[in-house]
Amino acid sequence: MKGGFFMKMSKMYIPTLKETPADAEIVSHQLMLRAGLMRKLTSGIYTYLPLGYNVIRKFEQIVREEMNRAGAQELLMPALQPAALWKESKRFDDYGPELMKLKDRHNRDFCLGPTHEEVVTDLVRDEIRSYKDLPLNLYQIQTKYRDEIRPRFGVLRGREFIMKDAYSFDRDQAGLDQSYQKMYDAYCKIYDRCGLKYRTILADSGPIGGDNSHEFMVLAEVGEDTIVYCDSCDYAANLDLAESVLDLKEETAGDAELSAVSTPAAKTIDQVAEFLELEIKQIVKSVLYETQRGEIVLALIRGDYEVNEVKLANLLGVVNLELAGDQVYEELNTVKGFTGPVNIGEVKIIADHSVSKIVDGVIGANEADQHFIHFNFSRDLDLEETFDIRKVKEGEECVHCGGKLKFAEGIEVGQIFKLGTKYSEVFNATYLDEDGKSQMMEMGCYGIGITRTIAAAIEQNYDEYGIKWPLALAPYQVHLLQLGESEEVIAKTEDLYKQLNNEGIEVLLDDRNERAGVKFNDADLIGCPIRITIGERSLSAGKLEVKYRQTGKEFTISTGDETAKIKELLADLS
RNA sequence: CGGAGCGUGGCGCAGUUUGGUAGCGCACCUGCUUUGGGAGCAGGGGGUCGAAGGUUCAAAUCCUUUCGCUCCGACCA
Repeated sequence: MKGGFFMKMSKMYIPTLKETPADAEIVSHQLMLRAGLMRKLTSGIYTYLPLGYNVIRKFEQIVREEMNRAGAQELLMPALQPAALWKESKRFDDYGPELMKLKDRHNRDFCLGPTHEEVVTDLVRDEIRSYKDLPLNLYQIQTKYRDEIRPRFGVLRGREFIMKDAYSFDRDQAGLDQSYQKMYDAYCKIYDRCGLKYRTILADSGPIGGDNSHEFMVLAEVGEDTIVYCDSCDYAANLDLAESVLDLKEETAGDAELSAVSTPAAKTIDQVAEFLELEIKQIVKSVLYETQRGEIVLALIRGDYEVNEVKLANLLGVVNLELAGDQVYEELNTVKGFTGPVNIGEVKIIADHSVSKIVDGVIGANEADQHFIHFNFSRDLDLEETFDIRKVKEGEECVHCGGKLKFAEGIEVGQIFKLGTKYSEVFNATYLDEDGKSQMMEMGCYGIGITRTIAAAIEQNYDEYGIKWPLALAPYQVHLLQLGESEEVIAKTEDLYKQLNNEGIEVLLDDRNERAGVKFNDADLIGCPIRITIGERSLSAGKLEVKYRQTGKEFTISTGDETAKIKELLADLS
């Protein structure tokens, strides 16, 4: 790289590890430590070493280019922020214990910013007065803080991490829609350029607020969310929100009356089905929940499905939902494992669509060791409608195209929100329109986790020997190995090193006095896309050896025009 | 915050049950040999055994307190 990066390994600080550090659980964490990209300072907080910082800069540069191209402007806001601002938006308390709080010597409250809506809105409200100044999109790449309850997975869930965050300000919703779409497109370009396999999903907007949001999820073997995606269309959703086609059969109504049967010790769906020799599908699962407001809700779902608590909570308009405690069962005069919707006390009943057609089902009788059989949903219950509170299962049908739904773990690497006027109202961020009337700005906010995207890239690109960087993120494009100390080898290596440098190709030169095996293994571990080996063996035949890290393909090229050839190879890779 | 586990040289670990001069592998330094997939031999440096207090003639080891780290869960996104 032109511009003064150290590139000779004999002089560089690249502490690779032969052994896997004991406390690193997932591959990206292990490899980031082993390849000498970073070191842990304390739980959830890392130092980025020269090689790791190179990768960070590579990704940041891609982000900058696409953000600038989309019309956003870079600035840098403080990480240390006065609590007063956060009290103005009520988030000093509402954000919860994840907000890293501290005091200065005068005992004034401060916090370390996990995000910058407050700061940026405060800035803009003072400076932007006219519709002529809109739209505006400001972004920064900065260190953020979140006092995680449990940091884990290396850089995937840290307490200090690097984020790109952008904030858009528009005159109206139509403008916001445009700004949002621009960011959506820019994000796609960014992740495409990194060669990442990702999906966008509709998401809950969480504590940041607003009513419209997409998450960009990198699909991997490990992740924090289960992503449901369709194998034949673009549909993808968080498992919490995913929908699928419900396989409902019209059943012919039996006219048998609801009647109690003894089902001793049959508490689970499986036990009841086995005891009565019925299909699981005929049994109605009844689950009691208690909301944070103390409301008791009985959820009904077909025996072969699970209740999706997020869907249920959203339906009820609550944030928190818990399985009811023993006390609730006592109050309702029912028994755990034998709960049912008929003859239960005063509770709200929410039924899933899956039970709506049941005509000869089984429900709990609210008495120990008793169930009712011949349960007919429409006859025996007086419910106006049924809802979707069902957890999707892998292999079910896509609601959009009929394709098959698959599950993957996902790492959230970006999220975009339409905030609307939530913050402009709080901070009174207004402008004057053409008629001289004061109007609220419509805001959007857009985040990319820089450090976690790098971890996600590794999760998608590694083998048993180490990292296989996509060209766009590689700390160096070419890893040049000098094997042996003969004059010819040294001279050729120096020569090629200089030529590549002059061409602006980023080359890492392994000129260390190490054995070949050490160099090969470190090269595999560090994972630069192209490895060039210069050794007497092939140099005497006028050849250099090339190996692609990604595919493992090996071949030789002739000396003489090797620089031009290497440029071609790189062009082919990108 | 609940459950589990771990803190011994830079890294990975043994030693703790049963108290008795702190050890192994890797890494590091010196020399010789070696040199295309993590070399061999010889010599060498480096550790308040996480911290504090206690018991004991004697503590890495037993007791108390405390700090840190990791995993599972709750939580968060």
